[in-house]
Amino acid sequence: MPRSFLVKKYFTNKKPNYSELEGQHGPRFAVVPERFPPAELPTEHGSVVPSFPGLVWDMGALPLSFAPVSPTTPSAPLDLSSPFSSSSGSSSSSGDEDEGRTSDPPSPDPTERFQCAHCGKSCSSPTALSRHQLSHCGRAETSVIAPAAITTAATTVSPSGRSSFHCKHCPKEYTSLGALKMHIRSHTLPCVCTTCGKAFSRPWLLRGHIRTHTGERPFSCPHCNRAFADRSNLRAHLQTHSEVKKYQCGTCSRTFSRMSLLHKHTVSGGCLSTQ
DNA sequence: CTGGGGACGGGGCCC
DNA sequence: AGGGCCCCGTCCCCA
Repeated sequence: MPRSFLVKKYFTNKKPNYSELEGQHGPRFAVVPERFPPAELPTEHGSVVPSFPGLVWDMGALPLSFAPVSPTTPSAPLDLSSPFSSSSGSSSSSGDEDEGRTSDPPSPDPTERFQCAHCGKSCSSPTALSRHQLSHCGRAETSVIAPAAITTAATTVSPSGRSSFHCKHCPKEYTSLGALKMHIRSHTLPCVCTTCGKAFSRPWLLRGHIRTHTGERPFSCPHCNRAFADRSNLRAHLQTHSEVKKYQCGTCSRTFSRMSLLHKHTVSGGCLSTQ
C-alpha cells in the first residue's frame, strides 16, 4: 500500500530526497489536525482526484481528510490512551494522528521510574534497577515493573542485561521501546479515517486508505497507462510486464509475479502438471 | 484454477 | 529517540 506516497524514481536504491517534497506536504500534515476538524471531508469535492502527471504526488486535499483520531477512536476501549494524554510524551511530531491519544508511553514519573519487584525500590533507569537487583540475588533477570504510567507494556531485563519490552495486549516482545510503541499502535489504531471511520495504526496507512476514497493513484506504470494508489501494488504490477517473474517454482522453474501465486501453484501441485 | 488488482500490516532503515 | 517512509508480504476478491 502506499506505505509511501512520495515521488520516487523507480529502479533506484537510493531514497528520494524527501526534503524536496517537504514543502509540499510535510508542513501541511503538521498542521492538519488543528486546521481541519475531523468532520471535514476532502475529497468529495472531487477536487482531489487529480490528474496524475506521472508519479507526481498531489497531497493537496489529503490534509482535509487526514484527521486525527476521532473521539470514537478504538483506542479508548483499550484503555491505552488516557495515561498518555499528557503532552510531555508527544514529541510526536505533527500530532497528526495521536493528538494525545497516542499509545506511546509517556515519560515516567521521575520519582517512580523502575521499581524493583523484590523490595519496591524505585530506580531511575533499567540499568540502575538491574544494578540494584543484583543486590538481592546477584541476578538481574527479575521482572521490572514498568513505570506506573506505562500501562501498555512491561519491561523485563534479561540475564544478559538487555531489556525486552512486552506488549500488554498480546504476547509480542520487542527489544526496543520504540519497536514496542510502534507495535502498540496496531492495537490502539490512532489514525482514523474521517470518511468511513476505519482506523489504522500509522498515518501513512491512513493516507493510503484515504486514496481509496479519493481515487488518487500517484503511482503510474511506466510500461502501460495503469496507475496505482499503492506502490506495492505497482511493484506487483510491474512484475506482470516482466518476462521472468520474481518468484520461481523450485520444481518446475515456472515464475510468478507474486509470492502468493507461487504458493498457490505449489500447494495446488500445479508444477507437477506442468512438467 | 490462475493471474492480477486492491487494500492493508509490520519490521527495518534513515533522517 | 522518535517519526516517516520503504520494502516485503498477506489476504481477499474478481475476471
